Amino acid sequence: MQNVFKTLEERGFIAQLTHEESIRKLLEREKVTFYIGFDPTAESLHVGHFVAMMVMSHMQKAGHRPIAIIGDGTAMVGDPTGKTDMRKMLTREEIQKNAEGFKVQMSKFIDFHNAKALMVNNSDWLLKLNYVEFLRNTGVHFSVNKMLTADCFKTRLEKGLSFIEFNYMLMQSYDFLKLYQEYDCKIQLGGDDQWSNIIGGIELIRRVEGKESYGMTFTLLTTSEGKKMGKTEKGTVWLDAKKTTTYDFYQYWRNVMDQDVIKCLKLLTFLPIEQIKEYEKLKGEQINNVKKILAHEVTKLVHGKDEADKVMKAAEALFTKGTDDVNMPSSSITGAEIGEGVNILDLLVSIGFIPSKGEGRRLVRQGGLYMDDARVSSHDIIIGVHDFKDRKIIFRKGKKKYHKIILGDKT
RNA sequence: GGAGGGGUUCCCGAGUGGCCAAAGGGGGCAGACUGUAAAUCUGUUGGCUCAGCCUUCGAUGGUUCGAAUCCAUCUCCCUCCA
Repeated sequence: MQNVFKTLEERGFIAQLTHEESIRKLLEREKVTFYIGFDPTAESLHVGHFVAMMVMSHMQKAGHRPIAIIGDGTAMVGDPTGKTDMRKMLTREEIQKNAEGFKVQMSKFIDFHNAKALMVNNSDWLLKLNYVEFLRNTGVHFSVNKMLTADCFKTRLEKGLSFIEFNYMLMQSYDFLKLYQEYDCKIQLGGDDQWSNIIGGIELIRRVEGKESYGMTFTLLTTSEGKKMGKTEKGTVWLDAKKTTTYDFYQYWRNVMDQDVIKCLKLLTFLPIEQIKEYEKLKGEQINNVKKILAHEVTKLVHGKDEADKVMKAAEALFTKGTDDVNMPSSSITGAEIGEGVNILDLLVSIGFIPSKGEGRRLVRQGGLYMDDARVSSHDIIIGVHDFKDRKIIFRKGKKKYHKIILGDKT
């Protein structure tokens, strides 16, 4: 059995540990049950969750048993950690829907067969709690003074923190206690921002059970500039192909910054560490090739090998020849719709390639719009049926954004 | 409940009767340079039938030739007091 702790350590997952030595030994000697919570406030899993799943997967491969908690109970309260404002409250239905989606996506990464891993909803116990009872049994163990000094509340103390959010920590701590009691779950993992919440749970277990439990946080995936990864200005990079196309997903990793490539390889792929270390030696342009490997590997894990191959080929072709359109976003139009001809901007707005004609004009003015690889020189161009060579036109915006319009059947 | 402060375009933030589609910054988009990188520089950044018109400054009504700016009501947020 390989030593997971070492694996996690050399791949740079570990951020903080409650008891380094004890955890190391525990993981070496026993098959341990551990848990990670997932907060179903988002509609789909994103890159942040991906790191968590990688950790679970590494652990599972080493023989430990993961419990994935779907925080549909805690989501009712809302985690204030790292938020500057109170987030909007989700309805129970929304949470339920998100939670369902999570389960489906998660089972792609973690093997849930034969109880090798478990998935539980914390609403199962949280929603049943009786307020006064909870306060007496759990609330007593928490010191407000201490909580207030916790980092996660600090920013909020300036901005304002509602009581409901203040309770989040208690709920999460209670989760750990519950899992400890029912599943002999000894370690809680989480993103580094979860440190305070994890400590809370450990403290609670010690007070209630008089037993030791452990916590480990893993590095939050940030760019070298310190921004959270997986967030683009257009929004989050989702793991769900319906929300982020495989092509865009691939491109995201294809375009990460030089400084982040190695980190990503370590955290987001299963490539052997030795191999990654070789890549680490590369310089300059060579790094560009490593990005291809990164993008392909990550896409493979999330969307499967077939998809990854397809997308890679498509991207490759696009950037060398600029004409392979297999995986390009596309839309179709009929000859009837074109009629005598349509204005190029009207056409592009109607398919959503550009948000408005004003934007389109600007693009043309600045020379950023291409039609079949020729720069569009005027925004007055009328597109007619005869412009569709091979029944299609490929539009390009800037360097990397493509869209194909197919001339559909005339009826 | 009382007193005060505030809600401005994607975000932050200036603007306190016309010169305001609204400074500045961030972000975005495009161009140049490149390695589909970063940094840098340049342009651009509400919509349209584009020298013009329309919609926007929390909401609704009002004053005015003219309102993001003044008045009234409402609403939400923040701070202090209770």
